[in-house]
Amino acid sequence: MATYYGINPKFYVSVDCIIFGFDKGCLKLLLLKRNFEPQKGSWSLMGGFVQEDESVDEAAQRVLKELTGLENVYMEQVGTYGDVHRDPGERVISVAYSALININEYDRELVDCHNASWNALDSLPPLVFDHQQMVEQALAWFRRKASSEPVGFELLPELFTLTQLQNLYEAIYGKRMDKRNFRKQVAMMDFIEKTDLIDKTGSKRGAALYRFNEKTYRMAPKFKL
Amino acid sequence: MATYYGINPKFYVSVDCIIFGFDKGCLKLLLLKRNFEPQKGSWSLMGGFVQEDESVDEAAQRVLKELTGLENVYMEQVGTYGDVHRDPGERVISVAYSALININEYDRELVDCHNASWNALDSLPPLVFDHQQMVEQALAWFRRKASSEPVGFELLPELFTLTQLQNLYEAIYGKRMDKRNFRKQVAMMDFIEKTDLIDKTGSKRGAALYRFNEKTYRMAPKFKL
DNA sequence: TCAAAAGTGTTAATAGTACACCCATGA
DNA sequence: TCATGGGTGTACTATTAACACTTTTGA
Repeated sequence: MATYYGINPKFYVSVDCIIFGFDKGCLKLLLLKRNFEPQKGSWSLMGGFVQEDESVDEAAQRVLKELTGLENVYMEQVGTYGDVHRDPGERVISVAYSALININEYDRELVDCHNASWNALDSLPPLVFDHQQMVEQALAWFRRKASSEPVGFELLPELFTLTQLQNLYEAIYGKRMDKRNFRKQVAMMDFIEKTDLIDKTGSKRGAALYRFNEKTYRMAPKFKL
Repeated sequence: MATYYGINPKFYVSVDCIIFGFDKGCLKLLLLKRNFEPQKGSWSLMGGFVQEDESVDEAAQRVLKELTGLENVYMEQVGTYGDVHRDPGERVISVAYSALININEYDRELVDCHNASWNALDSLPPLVFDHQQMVEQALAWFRRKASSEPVGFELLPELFTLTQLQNLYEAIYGKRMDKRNFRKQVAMMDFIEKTDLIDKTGSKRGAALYRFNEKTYRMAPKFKL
């Protein structure tokens, strides 16, 4: 059977991860200062080559774990980049994935030894190859996704205040929102539950902590923010 | 420089085209009854292998042209399928593309000699491999895209009646729409221009023919249907 | 006592939905 | 003359957007 395919060429296939985090009111991306060729010294996304024994999706999960130590992370494909000369070294076809992680939970040691660090999305350094485009596509994906599905919570700690949640959505959409309208929306979604815990770190008065309840969401999965 | 990549495996990379057409009030897909292995005799999407000298996007355009004779077709990537055993013959990573074509303009001879034919979207035969999934993803893509950008016109002749346009959108969304509300929406979009031509084929009275004006659209690209 | 963030409702504007009849024509 | 598809407007409902003050408390 293999004879049928044999006349066609084969390619390196890689995955690149656009890793979103949220901290101090800003969306951030985890980027590598490359200490390897090609383009050593430049900034890039974390990537890696697909191997024989893994699916492309699995490769993306593996690469993310290599960098952050995290498993079972929310990831989704955002596009495939296949220009002949996109990688100046050899031809590589790359599949880009968006990952949403809680910025407090990654393995700092691993990240350091990959020479990686968090960069605010609104002041990124120039990136190698077509990684800039990948970031733009990922951001467009994230904005669309975040408005209709509760993926934003992936970026927050389990317990969060409504101000934190609003800051997150303001960062995602890049615009200010009205506090009362925002809270009205939240109040309509039963799966965003108020706990009786209070966060005193953000204000003197203290703010109620909320939690996203996955089970309740699945019963009535209507989300809009 | 090539040494850096050398330790990694290479893969066949293919493209598969989900080709949408619209005819007699129905969305249709152009499918192949395979007269080649593997799975000879089953139905599948039109596909082909990416070659050394072309980008993945170019491969998709080429494959579409091989089947339909059409160039400069509206196509967009909908996803990449990379499971290890998705193709039972050999490992192939496939990038799926949606194409929107005017069902009256393709090259019938080419299509026939590929053993291809149009199938109504709501009564598709079983498809090989993961092509069923690709179709579902393409349809989801198309519904999302068609609601916010004027891609539907790709499926219609240059001149069309409002009834044809409405039938198209009813087919895309799979639900009936209100004629007066639909026309109210259309009237708000200046780039859907009424011509002074009349189509008498659909009714005794005759219906005004409209045209999508690309230039006008670019000046005020607000679309919603 | 005051600075700083938390919390809380109402109104106006807009967008969306429901709905029914007359028109023009060719057969 | 009648069957067929073409064409038109209004009232209601739901959603979204705009807007400002009081509360709590630690420093």
